[in-house]
Amino acid sequence: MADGDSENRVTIRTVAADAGVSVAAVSKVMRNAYGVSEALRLRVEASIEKLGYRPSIAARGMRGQTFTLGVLLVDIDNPFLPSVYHGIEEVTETKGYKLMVGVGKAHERREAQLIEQMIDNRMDGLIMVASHIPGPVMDRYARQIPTVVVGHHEPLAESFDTVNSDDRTGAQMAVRALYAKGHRDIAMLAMEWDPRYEADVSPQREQGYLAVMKELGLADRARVLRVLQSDQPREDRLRAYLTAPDRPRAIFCWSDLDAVPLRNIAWQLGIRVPEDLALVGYDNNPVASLPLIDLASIDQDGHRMGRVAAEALLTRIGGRSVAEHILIEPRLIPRRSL
Amino acid sequence: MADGDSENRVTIRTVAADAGVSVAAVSKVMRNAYGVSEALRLRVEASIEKLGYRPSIAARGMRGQTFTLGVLLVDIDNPFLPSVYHGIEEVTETKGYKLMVGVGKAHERREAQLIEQMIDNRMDGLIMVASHIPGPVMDRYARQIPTVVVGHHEPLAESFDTVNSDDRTGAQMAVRALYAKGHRDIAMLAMEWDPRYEADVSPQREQGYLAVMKELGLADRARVLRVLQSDQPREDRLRAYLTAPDRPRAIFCWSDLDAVPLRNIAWQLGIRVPEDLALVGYDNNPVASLPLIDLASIDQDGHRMGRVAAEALLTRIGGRSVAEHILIEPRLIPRRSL
DNA sequence: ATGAAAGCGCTAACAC
DNA sequence: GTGTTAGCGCTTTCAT
Repeated sequence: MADGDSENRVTIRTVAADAGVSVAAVSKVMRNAYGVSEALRLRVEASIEKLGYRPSIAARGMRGQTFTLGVLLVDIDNPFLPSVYHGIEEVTETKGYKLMVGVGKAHERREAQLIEQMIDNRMDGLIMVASHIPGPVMDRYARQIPTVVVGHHEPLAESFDTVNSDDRTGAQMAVRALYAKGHRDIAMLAMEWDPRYEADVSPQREQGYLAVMKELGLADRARVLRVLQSDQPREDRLRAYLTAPDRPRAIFCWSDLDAVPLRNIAWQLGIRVPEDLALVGYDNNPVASLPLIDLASIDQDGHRMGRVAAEALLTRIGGRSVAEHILIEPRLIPRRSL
Repeated sequence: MADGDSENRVTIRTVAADAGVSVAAVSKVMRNAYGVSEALRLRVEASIEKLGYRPSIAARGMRGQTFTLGVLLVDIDNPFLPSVYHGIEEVTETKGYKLMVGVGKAHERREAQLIEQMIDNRMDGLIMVASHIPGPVMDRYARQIPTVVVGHHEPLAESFDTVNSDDRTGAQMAVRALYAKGHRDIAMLAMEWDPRYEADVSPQREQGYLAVMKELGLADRARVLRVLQSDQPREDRLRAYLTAPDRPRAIFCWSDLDAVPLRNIAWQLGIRVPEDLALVGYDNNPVASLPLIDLASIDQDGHRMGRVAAEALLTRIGGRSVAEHILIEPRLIPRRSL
């Protein structure tokens, strides 16, 4: 073992001794609990300050709240996610909660471990961002810890809340924008489809795409190009789509995660955007807005999603038990690629 | 309070009862400790499986190890950091450690809170990535928890290890590459300088820049442009540098974080890269390698830094007490901007 | 208003 | 090889 703090750690007992009161009194002061006189409180606070005392979260977790919330991010590479994180932080911070992040690597089993870890760490609540965990499994966990899910459609869930971009509407906005520019052969680039993951955002956007194509009388021209989870990296497949003889002239892409590379590959191939290929992505991530990329995208306002999710979590921790399912209106950010 | 697990949580006692053994026996099985017969182990493992038992990390942290490590990231927006994280994860994962991430927002006080939080959560060790915390303060914390610092030069520290890109050499590579292309007026874009933060990477790269300019006999042509922490966003200042009458023809930029926007602003202004302005960044982040950006950069191999840092942390947790200060050789990734 | 004391779930001596 | 037990630092009744 490395040399630790074992020697002379300041505990609640140290403080109690120093202030000449009981440990219970110190505990009460810490938690602003009932039944402490002003004089006692002052004395205790002075000792805390003087000794630089900090309560052990671990010990606290064995009886009461830890004031720590877990944030589970599907992965750490997606440049859209920081905005969600910042939104969450903005509201939890003012309420005195700390945040702890876990990174799921878009892997179901891995995410489950992370959830368990957070439960085992006695966190007070959990926000799962773009999790891949299927509803029934989520439900089991959510019974153990107050949970809000972001970017995963589970409108009937009762044990947890959800916050989502209205992904179907977002898809419609994108397609209609391309339509307005005169396009009729509008393809969609989507993630591979697995019935287990229907609640994920890509299938939702795909359903929105198919619906609006039908509305526009283009049902028979709808065409979904797929990228697979296992395509690592994706470049080859994207390039294949763009070099095919019947390559599309307009693409709505499920995420900027793929739309940005697509736009770059098009450029490499000498395909002009938007003249030869119009492109609309989703997420409006920071890369999309770089002038050299200039990618039109559907903004789902991650910052707001984060804020709303955090607020929901706090009321749930506060005792609410009826689920809330919140949809946030997306908006189109028109840029040169459109 | 939300409905919790309070009812019928499976604890070590539940398992012990179910298996008909003592809690100590269960604990030993959990930790693969000495002195358990094969028969007993099997019986206990069966009960654990059957009951779905998971040990409470909080409770465990009060006596032994938590097998959880903290990773403190300076911020969550820098696209270079995920590579470091993945490197860390790659080695800790195989050793059975879990990772927990804290986000510092590049704010010293905030980072200090996060460290305390991780100590209070009884994590077994800490990796701080690009922290802004000054050496003496770090030292105080490092005495309480095994610590490795990445991207922060503190070669004399004894209480913690450091892993860094050889930032001076990296700067030299960048400048020499520009020199080889015929440039003589080579400016550097650096972070504002504060003596408290001399250990951060930007000042180190700046010193490397000044040193090599001198070596090349260009000392009097050295010129450092500065961006401030408070420039939020940075665009205005960068634009000002590029529109000034004496704007530089070659820039070595302390990080792709600023080099990418710089390259974009240049394009907006009609300044051709590299013909009118040659550019070399640092970090080789994923955006730099996009074909439309095509930014030359110094690769500091974040993945390797992460791996090395994690390995150092594990040996330190294992008992090593003499500090290691590891420098990783950077390399130039030549791209079109050069 | 204050304090004594009983846990929370676990680990690690130590006894058997 | 196995079990008993004393804490770890805190919260929370319940007396006083």
